[in-house]
Amino acid sequence: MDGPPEEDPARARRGYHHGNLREALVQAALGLIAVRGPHGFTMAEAAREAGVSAAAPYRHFRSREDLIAELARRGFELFADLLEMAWDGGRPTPLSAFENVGRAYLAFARKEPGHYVAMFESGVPVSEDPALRAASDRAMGVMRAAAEALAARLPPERRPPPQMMSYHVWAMSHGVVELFARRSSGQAASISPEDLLETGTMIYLRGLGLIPEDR
Amino acid sequence: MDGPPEEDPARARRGYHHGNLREALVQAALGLIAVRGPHGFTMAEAAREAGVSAAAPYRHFRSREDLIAELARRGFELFADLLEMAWDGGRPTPLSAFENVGRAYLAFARKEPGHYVAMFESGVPVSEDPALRAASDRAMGVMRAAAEALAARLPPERRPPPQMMSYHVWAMSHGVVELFARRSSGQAASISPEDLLETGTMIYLRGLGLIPEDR
DNA sequence: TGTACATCAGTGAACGCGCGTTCACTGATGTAC
DNA sequence: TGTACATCAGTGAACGCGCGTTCACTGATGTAC
Repeated sequence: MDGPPEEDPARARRGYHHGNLREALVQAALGLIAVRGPHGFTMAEAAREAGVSAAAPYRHFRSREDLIAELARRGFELFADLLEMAWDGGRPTPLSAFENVGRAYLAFARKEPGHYVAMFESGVPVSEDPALRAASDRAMGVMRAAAEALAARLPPERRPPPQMMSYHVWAMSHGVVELFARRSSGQAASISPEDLLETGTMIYLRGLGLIPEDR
Repeated sequence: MDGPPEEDPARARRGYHHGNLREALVQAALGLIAVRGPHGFTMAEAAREAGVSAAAPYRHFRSREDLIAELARRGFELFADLLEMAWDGGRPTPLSAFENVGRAYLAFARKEPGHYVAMFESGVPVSEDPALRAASDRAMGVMRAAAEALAARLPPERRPPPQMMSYHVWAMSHGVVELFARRSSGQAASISPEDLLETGTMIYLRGLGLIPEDR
């Protein structure tokens, strides 16, 4: 993922000064939050993982909340980038691009559980931090734009509100992530989360009249 | 601070013995967990709310985990009851009964946030406690049976796996709850969670061929 | 009905723990001249 | 190039806190005779 400057980038330590502590703390926090949930992360443990005293993090973050907000902000930025790439302006076709967005959503949740949890489960007040809010809006904007492009292919009288469409797909994606893509959360479904989301999205789009009956 | 001991039933206190401490602890825990999230609940605070010493809860629950598992178990029982009532054997029609199940799902999440959180967000290991697992299976069984009855109305060659159907609807419902039915979780959507879930479900069912194109 | 006694469901004090955060400090680094 | 000094990014000790849980205890309740 990130290129290693020396060996383990998060723990690289060159004498008294860490050199890259802010980044190391972010990485440690992502790992902890992914494994232990939003409340299972502590400043003390992140500092320990970075090989630094418990007081050191406060040179880089005002508080625990502040660090979590940073994770969420980065998460939304990365998320928006990935969704944008997947959508790719609706190429080759809006329909296939839309499916790519769905896949990207799930892939992000799986590959970046720390970010995902910080964004959607940590209870961080997204609307209060302007940078956080902007990043979040951008990500949601991609989904909305995709829904708009798809809706535009329908005759006006059968065209659903794009915002609603994007919420539907978002809800289904989030539900699949939370219920089926976490470590053994009860049911080890007989169908993979990826297939579940793909089939669900297809059926939904067919219900809108965007996919012909056969196939 | 705390109200008078003789009114609120959960806090009813008649001298040395509480009389109904187990129940009072459950109620206090439900309230705390609903307001503060799965980790924002402590035995100490539940005991305080019940007007009892911090050690008293251990006469009724082996541990904090044990209390949370109890909340989840009760939650699944109640949930299953409500879903069963809503489904009502598929009356008057499987389609309308199915819609009732969706509504009941959301209504449960809204009216019983403490139970809902204990069931789906607390990380309680459902599969390890037999009673918990049984209750969970019963609730999921209702959704599956409903999906089966609906699927049976389709010609065999267009009939989807009922398990998959129920997962799709479950995922959408859970997503709507988590993203839109919590306290101001970012977007104050322009459409109510109830409408969002209802329209989403309808479009999905139409995609399966269970609802005619018009309407 | 009264009494002895077992059992139940509380108490209060204590334990060990880890946390978030602050503070005065100090070693390392960068810059001006 | 060398030196003085400001600034930066760490340290270590300490704070106050609340938690989960245990333990010996005790007041209240229920039961046998």
